[in-house]
Amino acid sequence: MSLQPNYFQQYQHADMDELADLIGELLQNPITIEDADHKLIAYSSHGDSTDPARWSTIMGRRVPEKVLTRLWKDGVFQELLTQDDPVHIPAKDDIGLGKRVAIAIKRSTDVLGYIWAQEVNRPLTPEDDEILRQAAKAAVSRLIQRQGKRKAEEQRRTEFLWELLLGNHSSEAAIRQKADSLQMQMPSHSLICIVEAAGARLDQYLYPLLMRDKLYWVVDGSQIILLIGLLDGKKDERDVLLRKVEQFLADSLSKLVTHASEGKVIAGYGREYKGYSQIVKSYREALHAVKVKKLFPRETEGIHGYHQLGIYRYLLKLKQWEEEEGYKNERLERLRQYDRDNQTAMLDTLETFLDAAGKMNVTAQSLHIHINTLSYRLRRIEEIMQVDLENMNQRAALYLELKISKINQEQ
Amino acid sequence: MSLQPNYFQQYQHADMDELADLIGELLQNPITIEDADHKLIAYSSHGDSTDPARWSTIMGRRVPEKVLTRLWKDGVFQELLTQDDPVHIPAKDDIGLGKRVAIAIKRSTDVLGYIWAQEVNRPLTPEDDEILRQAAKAAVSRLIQRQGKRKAEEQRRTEFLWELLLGNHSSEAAIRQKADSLQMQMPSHSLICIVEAAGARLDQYLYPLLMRDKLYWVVDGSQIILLIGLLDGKKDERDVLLRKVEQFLADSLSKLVTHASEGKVIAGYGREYKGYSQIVKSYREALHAVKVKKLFPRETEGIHGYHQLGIYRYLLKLKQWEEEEGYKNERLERLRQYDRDNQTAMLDTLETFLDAAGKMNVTAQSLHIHINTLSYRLRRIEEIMQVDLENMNQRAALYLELKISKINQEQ
DNA sequence: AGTTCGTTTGTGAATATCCACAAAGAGCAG
DNA sequence: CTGCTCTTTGTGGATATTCACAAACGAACT
Repeated sequence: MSLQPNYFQQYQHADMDELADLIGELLQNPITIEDADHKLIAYSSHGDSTDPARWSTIMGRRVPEKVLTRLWKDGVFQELLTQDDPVHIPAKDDIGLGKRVAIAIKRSTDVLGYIWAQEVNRPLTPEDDEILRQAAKAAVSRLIQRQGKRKAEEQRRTEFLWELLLGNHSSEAAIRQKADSLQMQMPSHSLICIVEAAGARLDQYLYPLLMRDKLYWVVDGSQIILLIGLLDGKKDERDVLLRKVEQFLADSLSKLVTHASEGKVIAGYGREYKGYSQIVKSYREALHAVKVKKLFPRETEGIHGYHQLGIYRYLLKLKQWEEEEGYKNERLERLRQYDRDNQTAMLDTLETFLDAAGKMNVTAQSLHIHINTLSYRLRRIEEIMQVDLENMNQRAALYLELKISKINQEQ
Repeated sequence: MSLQPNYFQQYQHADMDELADLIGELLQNPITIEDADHKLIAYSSHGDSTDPARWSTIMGRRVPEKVLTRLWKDGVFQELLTQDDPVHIPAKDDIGLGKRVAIAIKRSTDVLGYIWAQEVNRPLTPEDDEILRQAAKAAVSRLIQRQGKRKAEEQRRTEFLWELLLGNHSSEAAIRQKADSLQMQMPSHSLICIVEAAGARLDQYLYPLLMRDKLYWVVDGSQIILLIGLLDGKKDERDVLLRKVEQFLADSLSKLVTHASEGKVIAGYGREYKGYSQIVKSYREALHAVKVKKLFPRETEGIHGYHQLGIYRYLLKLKQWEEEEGYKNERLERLRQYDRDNQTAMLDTLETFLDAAGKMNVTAQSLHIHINTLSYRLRRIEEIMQVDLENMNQRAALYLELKISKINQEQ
């Protein structure tokens, strides 16, 4: 290692464009340098032959979304993020991407940018890999400076979003002013969406989606908190926004469940509000939704919106009230005692029956029992608990009580 | 009037027994004087022939329950309470009661006691009625003195009961001591029951029942608040107590609905508790039950116990919470708007359907519509509200929301 | 007047529910 | 072992539910 020449010693303080040119000369191939957001920083100038992907990148001063999405999908970025060595990427003709080699520019695990080397004039060898490794190191200090300003602005944007989320703000006008000064385009109608995945680098995995939908977000531990709104004041805005959120969640969850295999992926979002000062409400609702979804994963499967929670919206509050009042549910306890005494599964039967909205055959099939067995058990349950399952009041009350009682039992 | 002799002038300060004897001599018939609780105060001594009712009264120092119940049932007491003249009562052989005349001893409208004159030796004439009127007047001052002590004790008992109801007490031991000093036999397990009937003299109408079940009670406006417990520590106490309350309510409500025709009769009771310090809880629950029954008379028909309220137990709390959170139910509002726009009755259809626990034919019959009409309406409701009525979570949530929304609308 | 839309009612067939009754197995006490 | 209770599963017939499809009606609009 130490015997190899140090190609970039004299370029420590050089311009990024000069660095790109130097790498291009050494590798005899076109070079592109991007920042972490895939914005173009520099590119080698005397490569006359190139591919549509590079051409679009230079013209748009950013890597096209289509290319990014594809590279995320194919796991290229995942490789770049996790390893320090160059990654050799085969040609992907359908998106106009020729064969190339890429390396991430990192400070420890922080990705500052990427260097891309196309393979058009000659194939790239393992020696070229070493050149790229050194080039990535040489680029670090320049990128840090460059990132400095961006980071500061990022920091101020994050702080601003937290202010919105926590409600630490003075007035609507002040918020609007601050958003303008940060060059943030705030939607008039918006809601908060939370995606939580233990152990996953959420913002990295979701980056293409976040970019696609032009969202503002904050990462908080294992949660990413998103501000979702519509910029252009459309008609029938409400349904459009809800569809946008559901679309985003469908995309992001399908992406995350494959990546974050460990632990579960949970998402929830609050209701849509008009003013900026209401964002705190939407955030609280989103948090509530996530909390409830953790407590009732099966029951709330497929539900993400606070407005869709149904009775689960009430349960925590009711639970708290029952504890304050010291209310003990004797009927449920009697059924539990019966189950313990007789090794039966009446409670489970009851819950399945209630979950099935009182449909006999659905319940029986779900429990893998004969429908007459179910009928018998329900008659016994009515006797034991002294309830009338045909009565909607009693049935609904039982349903609520049952779900409330499950809160602290971790199933 | 002024020409008639004043028979009892010299007896103003005489003994009650002497008064009874004098009346007996004047009417030539056996006389009995009772206080407002039908306890024996005095009786004429030289009446040799009498009937089983009078005999039992003297032997037991109180009018037998059987006789009282019958006289209340036949409206005799109602007459006595409302008028100042003697009431002529025909013989009621089945309870051993011979023909007699009675008059209430009153100070203004306060009943202090009764004078009973049997008709065995000779029939009683209108002149005898005047004698009884004067006798009743003469008895007032003596009875007031006699009632003085009783009233004071009554007062202290009432205060004690209010302390229990409102929780203004120090310790269980202190309560027990105070109860002993008031010669009140306190049940170990008890609950609070409230009967409310606007405009009715509750304690008077219910008196025989209160006596029969040996209850303690307090009258508060149009409510009578009862402490119901079991004195002897029986096995399976809980069900026994509940049966006792339900029996009492069945008896008293059937009695009251005939009397208090104006306004509705409402009754509610709290759960059973062990310690005296828990009575306040039972009282609050009883109040809650009464409050809810006023808001949902149809839905809670036949329900009196707090433990039977089902979802209605939660509704006020949930309503309060929704108001705090500023939660607006858009779905219900959409349906209401639809009903207004199209002159339809979707909301009513939905409520009936939910109340019928999702039974199609019950709902259709209740609404007097064809079952396919119902089916069509439900499909439309699902479209308009964007809900899935087959989903128990959504159905229960809708049920709750619907009932909550009715709270302030006075139907 | 004709058209369209939302609504009501009807028919028919597949499926589900409800109810009574019966047979069989498991567990348990005498 | 026998009898007993609790539980499960089965059969069959009366009712209910679900769905597709069609006819009829009224209100609003052109």
